[in-house]
Amino acid sequence: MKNDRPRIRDVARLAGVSTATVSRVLSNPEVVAQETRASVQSAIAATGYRLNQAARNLRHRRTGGIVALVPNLANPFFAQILSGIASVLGPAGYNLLVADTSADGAGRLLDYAEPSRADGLIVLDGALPAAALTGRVPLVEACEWVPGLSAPRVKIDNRAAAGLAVDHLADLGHRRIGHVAGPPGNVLSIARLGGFRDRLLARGLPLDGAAVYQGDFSLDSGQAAAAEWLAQPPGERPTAVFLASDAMACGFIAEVQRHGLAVPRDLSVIGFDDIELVSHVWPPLTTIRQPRRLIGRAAAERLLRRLETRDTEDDDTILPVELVVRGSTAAPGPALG
Amino acid sequence: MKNDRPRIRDVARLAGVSTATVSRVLSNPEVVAQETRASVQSAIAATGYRLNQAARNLRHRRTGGIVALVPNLANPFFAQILSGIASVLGPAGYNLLVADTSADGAGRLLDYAEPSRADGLIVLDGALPAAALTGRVPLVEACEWVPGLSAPRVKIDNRAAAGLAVDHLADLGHRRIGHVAGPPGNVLSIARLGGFRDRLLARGLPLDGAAVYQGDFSLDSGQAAAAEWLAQPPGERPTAVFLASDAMACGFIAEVQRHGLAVPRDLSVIGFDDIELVSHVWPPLTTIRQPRRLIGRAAAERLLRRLETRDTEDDDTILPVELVVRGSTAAPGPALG
DNA sequence: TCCCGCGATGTAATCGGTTGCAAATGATTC
DNA sequence: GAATCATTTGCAACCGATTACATCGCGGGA
Repeated sequence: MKNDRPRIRDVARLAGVSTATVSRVLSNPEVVAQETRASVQSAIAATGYRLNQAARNLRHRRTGGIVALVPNLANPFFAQILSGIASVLGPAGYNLLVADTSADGAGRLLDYAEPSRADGLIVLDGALPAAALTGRVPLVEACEWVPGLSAPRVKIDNRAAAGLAVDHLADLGHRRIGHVAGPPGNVLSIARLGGFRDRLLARGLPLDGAAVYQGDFSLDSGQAAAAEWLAQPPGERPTAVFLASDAMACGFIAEVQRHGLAVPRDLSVIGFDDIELVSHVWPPLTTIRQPRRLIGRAAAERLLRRLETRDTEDDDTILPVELVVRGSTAAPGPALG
Repeated sequence: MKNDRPRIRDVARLAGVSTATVSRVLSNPEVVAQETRASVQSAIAATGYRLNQAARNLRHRRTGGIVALVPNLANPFFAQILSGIASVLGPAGYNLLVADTSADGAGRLLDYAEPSRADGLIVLDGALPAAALTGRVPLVEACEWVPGLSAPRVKIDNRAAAGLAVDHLADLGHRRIGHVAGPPGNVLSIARLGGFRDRLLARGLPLDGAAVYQGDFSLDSGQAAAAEWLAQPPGERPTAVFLASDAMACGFIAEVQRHGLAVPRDLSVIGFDDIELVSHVWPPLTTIRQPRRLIGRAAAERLLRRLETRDTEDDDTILPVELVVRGSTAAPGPALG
């Protein structure tokens, strides 16, 4: 069962050549004479030979693997980014290894940033310690980023995206606009909150401290924010809310509906991400679309380029977002506007 | 940058021992004398030595990797199973490699089922060709399974689970119960549809052909099924629907709500899977919970056992499901019951 | 005719650990 | 005191490919 796997030696013997020639046929066919090449190839077919990757990797001092560090694998948002990454890596001859940073102890993370384990790293978690990632394998960051870490980044313009959301609500006539932020300290939360504030100011809208709710991107936290909102007097609370993630928006809307209010009649809601689901709930969610698969693809391509050319430029790739208007936003109701 | 990575030789030299001893300290510390071990360990620390996995793997004739074949990485359902798999594999010293069977061409799949690439396989896609998987690396199937493939399986009792759903609706007083099935030919669709029919029969409820709608597990197909349901005369259509996935249930409910009907007032809905989201929509969805992380863990553990003991038993691990009653089901309204 | 160059192939070192076997050392037993 | 044994360590072959360098034949130019 084990030793019956043919090795390069067996192929060489059958073809009547040396292992070197077989190896050349495998990786550099053009240097081998036509005739020899053909006989080697038929010997490969006859023996059913398959290259041993571990051996090749050892010799080449590479692993053929790229590790993606994901904050939470169970989050569908990342699933689609991974899907994009995989679609680039596979054809390029790399394996995608997935590591969940929330599941692993901190120690194991270092193991992944090992040249003997992976040729490169795609970091999707901005909460990792920069020190653990510095000076190890080539890496790129996608979506989130680690402050102080020098690496190419693939991301969106979160500030501008938040501005889009505010503009949409303001254009509809809303003046009291709220925001449910992501986890404190998170780079995305900060950028989106900043964009929210800036645009409010730019449009001369009131920036009421009471209208910023603390969340953490999760469904639950959206629900909790809605509870806060519901507790405010109807005449004072925002007539429209911009949430830093679709998941929170879903939780928020459900809680509001549970109390007998209707969206967008009593409240306009806009989310962030455009996860697949939100176009299929009622009301369908207005949101800012992030090109998730594209982000994954771009990050993977950037990493491959770095691996091949050994460039050291830390450029940012900014991908476009899009305002997707659906049914959860409308002009403020006359009673409350 | 490259050659400054210390090798085992460097550690050996510093510690004044042979490479064999260093290797033993690394993998079999107890056979090395206390004193020697300590000096080797401090030499390791001093040099910053890190084991080269590729070399160890070559010698051990293993790769240290387990491949999970996922039908669609973008589907959150699988994300959580992967998370469970990763949580077992990591501590056991294996890497999780993820391959998306929808993205890859058929050819590449075989590459993954290669002993030189992966030590084992976790198959989550029942639509793969059995022939491509037979006689290759050790594998286990999880959730879905490939008919005719001999392998241990980790799954739930889909028939019984469907029965639970029917029982719940029937107990509430519903007599006209519909079903939205998964993709035709899918093993899960068949089992759930079968369980649905059986339980209807067992309880003496009418099995109306018009009450089985074709779906494919997706949100869109749930919406389409709802359109069919809406097109039926209110007096004839089911008062309750059991859907083979939560995603379809979400699409179904949204479409029904869009037409001004309310759940569960005008229609009871029960889903399948209990994806995280459905407890945070309005109304929260009654559903059958699949222990997804547990399925992942169990599959990984089963595979590890197979790898270690080389057992060849093709046992089935059946994990329990649970009826989760939330707000989307209720007794039929008097007008329609 | 001799030498040089070029293409095709073989030889053998190498990638970096692992491990069967043997040797050395000290302890135990008769 | 010799024989036996357990413990600890080193030697060197090995895992399976890759590749720098050497070799060989052959054709063309001087």
